[in-house]
Formats: sequence, C-alpha cells, structure tokens
Amino acid sequence: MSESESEPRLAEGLHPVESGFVRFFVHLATTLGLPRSVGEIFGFLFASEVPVPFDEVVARLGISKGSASQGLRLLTKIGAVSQVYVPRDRRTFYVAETRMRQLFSSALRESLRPHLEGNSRLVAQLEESIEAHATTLGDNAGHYRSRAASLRAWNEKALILLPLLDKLFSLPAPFFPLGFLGGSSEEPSPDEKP
Amino acid sequence: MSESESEPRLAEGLHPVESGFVRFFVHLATTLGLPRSVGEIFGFLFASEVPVPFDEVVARLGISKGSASQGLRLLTKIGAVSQVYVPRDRRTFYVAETRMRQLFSSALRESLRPHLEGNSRLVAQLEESIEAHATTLGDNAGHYRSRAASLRAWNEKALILLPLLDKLFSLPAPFFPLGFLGGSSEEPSPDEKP
DNA sequence: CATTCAGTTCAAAAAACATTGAACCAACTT
DNA sequence: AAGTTGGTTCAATGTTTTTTGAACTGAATG
Repeated sequence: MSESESEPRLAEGLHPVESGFVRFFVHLATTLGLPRSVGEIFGFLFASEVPVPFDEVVARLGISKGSASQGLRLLTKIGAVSQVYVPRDRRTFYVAETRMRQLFSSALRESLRPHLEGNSRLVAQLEESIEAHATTLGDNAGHYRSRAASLRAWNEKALILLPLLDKLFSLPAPFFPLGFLGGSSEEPSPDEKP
Repeated sequence: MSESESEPRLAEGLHPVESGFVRFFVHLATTLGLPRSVGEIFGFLFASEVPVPFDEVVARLGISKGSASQGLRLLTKIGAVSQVYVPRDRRTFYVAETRMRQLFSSALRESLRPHLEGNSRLVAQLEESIEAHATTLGDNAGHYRSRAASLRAWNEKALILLPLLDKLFSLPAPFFPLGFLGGSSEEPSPDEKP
C-alpha cells in the first residue's frame, strides 16, 4: 500500500471525496435554513467511517471551536448526530446518524411539527379576533370566516398527514402505493368551487 | 349602516382581523425562509375579498414601493398571486391564490423540487469523484460508495414521493388512507383499503 | 495544587439578507 | 410635447444571523 501521505485524511483539509459529502449537506442545510457550518459538520461526520473527536472536526473543517461546539450541540439536539464514548480518551467523539429514515422523522418532529402547531395557534387567534369584531364587520364577517376556515382545514390536514408521510418514507423504495388515488395523473382538471 | 370611519378598511393601517391574516402568513413565510414582507403582502391579499391595487398594498402595509414590487414579483412567479385586469384603471390589481391545493402544489414545484434536483446533481458529482479516486482510496472506496448510495436512494425516494404528496393533499380531508401501511416496513399491498 | 487538556460561552466582528428610496422607464393625459 | 401616474431597478442602508476568538469552567494529570 503506497498511500504514504496524501489520501484518506490529511492532517488538515478535506479529501475531495469528503468535500463532496460536505457540499451535499451544506446544500441541504441551507435549503433547510440551517447555518452552513452545521451542514459542513454533518457532512464531514457522515463521510467518516469511524467516530470523530471534537478537535478533529475543528481542525479538518478549519472552523472555530465556537462554531463546532454550537453546531454539534444543535445536531445532537435534533438527533442528527450522537456522542460516542471512547474509553481512555478524554475527548468526545461524534457519529452522524446515517439511517436516513431516522434523520427524516426526527426532522419532521423537531421542526415541521412545531411550526405547524404555531400555525394552529395563530389561526385560532385569528378566528377569535373575527368573532370579536363580528358585529362591526358586517358582511365581511362571513368572508373572513370562510378564509380562516380554509386556513384551519389546510393546517389540520398537514398535521394529520405528517405521520403518514413519515410512514411513507419508511416504505421499501419501489413500493409506493400509487394505486389508491383514482384521479388524473397530470392535468389540473377544472375543479372550481364557485 | 354606521360604519362611517373605523372598520373594514382604514385609509392606512390594517384592521385587527387583517393583521391576524398577515401574522399567520408572516409566520409561514419565515418558516419557509421567505422575507417577512412577502408574508405580509400575501396575508393582506389573502384577506381581501376583492383584487387589490399595487398602491394600496404599499399604503396599507406601510412598506416601500420597492419591497412591494419585489414581493409581488416573487409571489407572482411562484404562482401564489395573480394579476387581475381592471378595465378603466391603469393600476395593476392582485389577488391571492386562495385554493390551498394549488398553492401547495406550486410551492412543491417551485421550491422543493428544484432543491431536490440540486441534491441529485451533487450526489452524482460525489459518485464520480469517488470513482475518480477509487484506486487511491483503497478500502475506503467501498464505504464511501455505500454512503453515497444511501444519499442517492433517499433523494430519489423523495423525488418520487413528491407528486404522491401532492395527490394526498388534494384528497378530501377525512379520507386519508392509513390502512395500507403494515406494521413496520413490509407491506406490499398497494390495493384499496377495506 | 498547579498545569494541561477538552470543550463551552458570549461579546464583538463579519457576512448574509431584506428594505428603502431616489432615479428611472413606459404608458397615458392634457 | 410636457406632465402625471404607476411601477421597476438597484445602490446604499439597515437588520438579522453566523462566525470568531478570547476568557472561562471543569475535569484529569503530574
């Protein structure tokens, strides 16, 4: 084996392949509205076959201890990484959760769900406010009520759909149930509600 | 009636009920990573029973013409609002798309889908890179390949699930098919539920 | 204990992002 | 054609979010 100096892990800096993983998760992180550094950290851990100690995250990624600390804390909190205890080593080691299924459903629980619950609260307030002003609102009350109702319905649907989505994701890939919906498969048919 | 001055629309400033709608969509917008002003605009339009002209958006919401212009452009692009022609009025009027179904699926098309496609591209590059370095990578090649494969699988699943999700959302609310998923992950019965 | 090592905290600097407003363009009006 | 009106553009400004780094805590080690 002549892998003397350049390949699997430089003392510092990433191997091109590692960078590839990092890029992927940086993209993902930013689309989820998470800080870039969080994506870097996760990508780096995801690429590694073995648990990685804190100081290596800092050194290889070239980020500050502060960032690494905060990023790892966040990732741990949302269940995307976990700590691994390595006997005889004072440092804390981290591994990425690689079971995508887990990752996905904890993302659902940790961020989508709470947001939807925030929405529910807001619709409720809105509906109260409509009733509170109902008399002074005249005809508009009806209109506002129906708009609010539509928000409520939509939001409740989403809340119900969430666990279903979770299940769907756990299904063996080529097996998605496309049969149970009778409707058309592409064209938005005219389904106006006058 | 005697709604002389205070109720349905002040010359400027929002009615409490309108504010409720605005708050809701501001919340939604920020959770989607969109600018707050975009949420305000959409909320305001969503609350209105009639098409609203540009300058009224500016005045009632108290935002600059620039913001309004950009926000409306974005909302139009993603299909969340549309322009309405009002004869004999030089101004452009806007209405919010209130069919939640439409909104949802255009959101899917306009933002989720492209992101997932970005991911695909990145996985592909990653896989190329792994092959390019395969020889120098030694045993690690196998590990990297399998991690990359898992990303790919996951991403493809998401891409397939997208249209399905869309359909699910269009289903009449109390009708969600919860039957077809077996206990954990092995139920190949894509047929109708009982 | 004094020292080093591993990591956290948090104020301050930097970067990213959203908003404003003045200059501008393109119809319409007179 | 000169003036209005309705709206867009984009550089400058303001705001929020991220990152840094130095000071700190709390083990372990000598």
